Amino acid sequence: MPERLTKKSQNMSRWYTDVVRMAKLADYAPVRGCMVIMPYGYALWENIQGLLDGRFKATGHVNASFPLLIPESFLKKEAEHVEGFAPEVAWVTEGGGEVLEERLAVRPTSEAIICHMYAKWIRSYRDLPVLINQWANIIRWEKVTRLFLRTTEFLWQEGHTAHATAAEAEQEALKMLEVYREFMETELAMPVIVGRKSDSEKFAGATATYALEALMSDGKALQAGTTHDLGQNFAKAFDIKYLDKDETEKYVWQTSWGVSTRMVGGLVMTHGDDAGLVFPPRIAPTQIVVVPIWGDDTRDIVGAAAGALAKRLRSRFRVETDLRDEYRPGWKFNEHEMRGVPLRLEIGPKDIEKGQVVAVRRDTKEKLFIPQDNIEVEVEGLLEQIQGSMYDRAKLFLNDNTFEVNNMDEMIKVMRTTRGFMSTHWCMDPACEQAVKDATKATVRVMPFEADQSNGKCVVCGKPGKKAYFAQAY
RNA sequence: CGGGCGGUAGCGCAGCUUGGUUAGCGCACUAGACUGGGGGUCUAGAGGCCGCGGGUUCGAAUCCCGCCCGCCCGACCA
Repeated sequence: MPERLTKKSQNMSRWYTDVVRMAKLADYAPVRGCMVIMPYGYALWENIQGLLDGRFKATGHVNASFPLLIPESFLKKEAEHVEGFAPEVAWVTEGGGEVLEERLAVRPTSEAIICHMYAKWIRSYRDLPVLINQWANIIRWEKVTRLFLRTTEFLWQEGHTAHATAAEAEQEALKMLEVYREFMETELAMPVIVGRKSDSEKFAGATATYALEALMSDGKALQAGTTHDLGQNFAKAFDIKYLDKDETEKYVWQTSWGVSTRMVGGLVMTHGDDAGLVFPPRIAPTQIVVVPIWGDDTRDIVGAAAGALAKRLRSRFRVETDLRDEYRPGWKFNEHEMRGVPLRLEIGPKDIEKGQVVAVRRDTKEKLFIPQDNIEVEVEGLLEQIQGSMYDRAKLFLNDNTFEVNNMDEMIKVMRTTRGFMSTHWCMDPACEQAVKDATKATVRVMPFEADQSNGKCVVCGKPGKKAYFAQAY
């Protein structure tokens, strides 16, 4: 960990690792690819959890917890599923000093174990829909790892639902996609493009996968969340049937959907700058930091004023007071900027005299003098402004870095310069997708839902194609 | 998993080529004093399985082998 932060504008990759560690979001664990989420990073995750969980409950979902270990035979029941995940599964082969009769997978995702249980629980159309979510940890033996963005173990939530009809399941997958989109844009101030995944990027075992893709400031796309319409693939593999009103037995229609701690990485890269993290107020672990500006003769009076100010604000905001005497104000300013605290309030002898505080926005570094009288209202307004302008800025960046392209030469040019999203048309042939990847490293991120998506010529072969967004993926 | 680079005090590094004093530097840390509105100054101090294991040698941070971990570039993935 360096003493000073690498400039984001100079080396985004290095900046990312530095800032995650210097801000104490996470640290490396002794096992390859594993990380410790430190208290400041976990506080962020808890805020994300709270805001998402509320939305899940509001859409009728309930939480449960399924086991970490999955018998190998369960994983093998759905052919595509096992094929997709086999390379990255960790296995338990011994327990209590004895070799197990059947080895157990440490879950790479929980479809198998949950479907097994659903087969036991579902008997009648009256049992449907089943709308269960779980907050859990997952192990996937990834070859290349990055803090938060791709780790061997990660935290996530996975929703698993079962429905009576195909239409209901599809509706659920799209509904949760919208829940995610609204969450990311409202709370994380992170604009995304949404749409359907190409077959090559589809979840192993799904009939359709939908995704939300955010654009990082180095022009690469980050998949921030996915929802899957599983059709009846798992229902048939796990024999999840119900007796319908018409007295015939039918397989259920299912969905699954998830977002992970990877979003923290997306948040860091979307908003951070050369000075460090910038957190949107709505999810920032600390929204306001109060820094006293004092000297030997003013320590008592300024300390008391800072304490009183923090106390006033604490009932409505997440407030930290930095009373450490071993650091000077300038040092503290840099530290809290690096940690991404959205708003800093400075109070010193001059401010006490004038009945004001000095407020400094993290996103713009703008300095404002605000009267103490109705500080709560002023601060609330400021935090809302910060949230709003962070989103606007990110949205502008997304728009400015989304390019219409009509041929491979244009794609190559974009990828050699700014990168970003490339809006074009694609015939849905995997060979054409591969050709783009070979030439530019970009892949199909999503095919948007927009109505005009049908008419256009494939960027590679010129045959009729649908609208698609290409980008280099994280 | 292939190619490259790295691991020495909490962090960043030097020392390794050519084996041999007590393993060094900067920052951070501790104590005290001065200081305090954008990363302060001085004085004193503490801190080391030199990544792990083996080998060569009278002697290994240094040479050899194996392993672990990290970073970058490729193939695979949330």
